[in-house]
Amino acid sequence: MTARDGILNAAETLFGELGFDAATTREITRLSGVNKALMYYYFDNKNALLDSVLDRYFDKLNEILLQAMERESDLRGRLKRVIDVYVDFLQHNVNFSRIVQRESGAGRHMDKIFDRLSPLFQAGMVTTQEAYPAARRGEISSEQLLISFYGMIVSYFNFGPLLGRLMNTDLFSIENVETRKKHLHRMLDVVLDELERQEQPEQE
Amino acid sequence: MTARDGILNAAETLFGELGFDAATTREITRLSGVNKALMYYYFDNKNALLDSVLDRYFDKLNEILLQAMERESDLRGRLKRVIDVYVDFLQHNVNFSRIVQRESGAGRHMDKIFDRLSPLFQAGMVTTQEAYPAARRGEISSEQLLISFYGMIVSYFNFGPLLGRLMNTDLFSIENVETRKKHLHRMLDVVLDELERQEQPEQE
Amino acid sequence: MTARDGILNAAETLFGELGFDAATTREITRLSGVNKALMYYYFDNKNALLDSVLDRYFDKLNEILLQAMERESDLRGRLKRVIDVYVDFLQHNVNFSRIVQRESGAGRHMDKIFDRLSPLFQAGMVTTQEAYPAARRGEISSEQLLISFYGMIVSYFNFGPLLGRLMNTDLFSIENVETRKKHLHRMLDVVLDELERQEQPEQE
Amino acid sequence: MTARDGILNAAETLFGELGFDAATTREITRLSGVNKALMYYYFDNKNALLDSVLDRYFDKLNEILLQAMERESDLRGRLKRVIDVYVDFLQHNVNFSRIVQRESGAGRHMDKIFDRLSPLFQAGMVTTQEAYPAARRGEISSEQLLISFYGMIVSYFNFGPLLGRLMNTDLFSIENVETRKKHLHRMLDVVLDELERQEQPEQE
DNA sequence: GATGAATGAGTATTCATTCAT
DNA sequence: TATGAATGAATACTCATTCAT
Repeated sequence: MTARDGILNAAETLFGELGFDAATTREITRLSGVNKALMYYYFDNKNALLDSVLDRYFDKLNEILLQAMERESDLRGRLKRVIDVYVDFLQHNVNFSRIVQRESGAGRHMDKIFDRLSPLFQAGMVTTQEAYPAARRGEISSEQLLISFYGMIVSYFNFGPLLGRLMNTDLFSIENVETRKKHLHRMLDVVLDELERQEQPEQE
Repeated sequence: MTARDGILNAAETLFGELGFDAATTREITRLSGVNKALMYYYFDNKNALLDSVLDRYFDKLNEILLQAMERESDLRGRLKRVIDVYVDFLQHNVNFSRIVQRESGAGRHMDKIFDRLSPLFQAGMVTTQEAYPAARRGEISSEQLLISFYGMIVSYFNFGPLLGRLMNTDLFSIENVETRKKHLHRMLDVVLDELERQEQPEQE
Repeated sequence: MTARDGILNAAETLFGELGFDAATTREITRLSGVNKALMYYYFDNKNALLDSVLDRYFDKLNEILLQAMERESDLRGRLKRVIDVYVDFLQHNVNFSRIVQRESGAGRHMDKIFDRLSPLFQAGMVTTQEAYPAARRGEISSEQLLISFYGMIVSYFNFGPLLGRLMNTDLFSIENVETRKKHLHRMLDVVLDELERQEQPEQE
Repeated sequence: MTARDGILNAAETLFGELGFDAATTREITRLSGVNKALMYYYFDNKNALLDSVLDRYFDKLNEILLQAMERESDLRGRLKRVIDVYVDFLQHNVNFSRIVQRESGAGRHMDKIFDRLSPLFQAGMVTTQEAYPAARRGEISSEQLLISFYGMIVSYFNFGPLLGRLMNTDLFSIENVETRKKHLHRMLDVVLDELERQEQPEQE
């Protein structure tokens, strides 16, 4: 592993565990076993470090998510695949969840996240809207649906440690994540069934 | 307003906008127009300040949420009322959302939030379970449902600024929040309908 | 006990245990259970507190030491009595030792101690010189003797905790202090015998 | 001189003159002409600074004292050499005296001094005991003697400024220190003569 | 690429002291 | 006498960043 990657890994870990502000450059270099000045040789400053960390994550996420959205004929299957891929990604990239959760709500780093999340959301919106154009009307608009499913997915991981303690279980375990996936699939089915029912109300 | 309250208000604002770490005691005292040492007269340290801020919020939240859960005969109405109350609370207490979002995922302050959120979650779980005991079986367990609806609610506000920019609208506006509420109600109805259907499938 | 005395006692304790600088007014008032502003009602400032503490101690010490020096005809008995009285005083006023030890060597408070210790030393010097005027000549001058015995006495208490740990015993125990007294008496006898021998060298 | 040594020198001076608590890091860096953060680059904190200052002193002291104790055949000469060496050391390292005096009696730093003084005392005790084993009996035990001579030596310097003012002379001057040495030698002779007399009382 | 030394501005926190009542 | 609230200046210590080599 190169020194540069070591720094990125350390930064990623500490940004996730402590947050950007509490993660000090000192600790990042200590964790990666790299001289402090060398960090500044590779990265302009702490901010640039966060940029790089985010880029690494979003490059991966973009790739797998866009791939999951395309090339699948059946819509339900496509959406479920998106859900699964996202869930898997969050499960295996805990620090990504944490960083996005912390830094996206408000503050200096919102823009960083906005810029990188934006294309994904756009794609998600297009996908949903194309599939169920009628959904724009009524209380189950595609926008609301997107927010809802996004919320259902990320909250599970964002509040995972907390909820896990409350429920006396490890929400990050393989079985629990599988259960969650099934729940999300079921929720999707229930909602889509309802939407389809709405579209042909005269069938009675 | 007392000096003590002024400090709490300033801390609340800055913790919400910048995060606990980026909010400096200097800025807190400057914003509240109070001598730095006086802050330490009222609060042991920055951590204790966060404690007090959280207490103020959770006291309010506890009151209104527990009240919303009680004494309503119809279950659906009760759950919808809980949703509404929570949504209203988050809308009017943006900084609360932000603080919980930032500090609950990991790190030093998780415990603080856990301790205060815990009783609310327990109450929520009891309510859901009592109402639909059958929901324990299958993919729509009451635990999963709780997580899902919690996620649908808080994500709207947590990612509100970000999503709003993406959608070119202000998600915190009255109309948009009303729309969100309706969406959540609808989602609840859809799910509960499904659950009831499950319980009497042979009725045909 | 009056509030004023309570403050003095607390100050004395903390000055002794922690030193003047490390003893904070906060801790002094907390230990004495007195409001901080009240302390400033009784004492101008922290410095004045030290003055009062020293005065209390030196008043006592002056009284008993001057008394021990006077009114005893036999010189050896007088000197031994002075030793005993001083040793007893130090044994029962540990904090006095500590304060004098700390603040007399150098620094802001030297003068305070100088002014109060001065008359005692003068009296001691006069006593010794009158008794053995010949002692001014030779290597056992009265000044050197005074310093030596002063050192033998105070060092026992100043370094008592440290030496006690080294020797695995409690140097402040009654028996050990008695042993020390006997040692000091013996040392005095040995030296005075030698001095008397010097004065009558023609006896051969 | 390196920056590190400059910091140590400044700390040593200020710890000696003002005491550990009154010596501020600010003043230490100002006196050494060094950036405040650089001090923390070399030393973990103010306490570690004191550790290093003490180590420097005790390393020197250990070396010369242990050397003085060894390889001298005649015991009296050996002991006198120890006295001389210690006196010389204290004369030329005034701040050492002061620091030990202040911080050894009680408080947070006692342990630091204990740990470093301990081996020296042990060695001193062994030396005295081996030489005059009979001295264990009677009022002139080797322990008491050690304390007494230690007290006679250090008190001269600890209370030097104070006593000097009282006696209208500079006790740190070369002549006065020489006089003190002679006095201490004489005291040693007087005591050892007495001890030898005790061991062969029946010779008459 | 890599490093030890250096820095200015900042951090949370505490100090002795004073004020109004 | 007594107190709760208030203060300016100082404290030890850390930060992200830069420099010369």
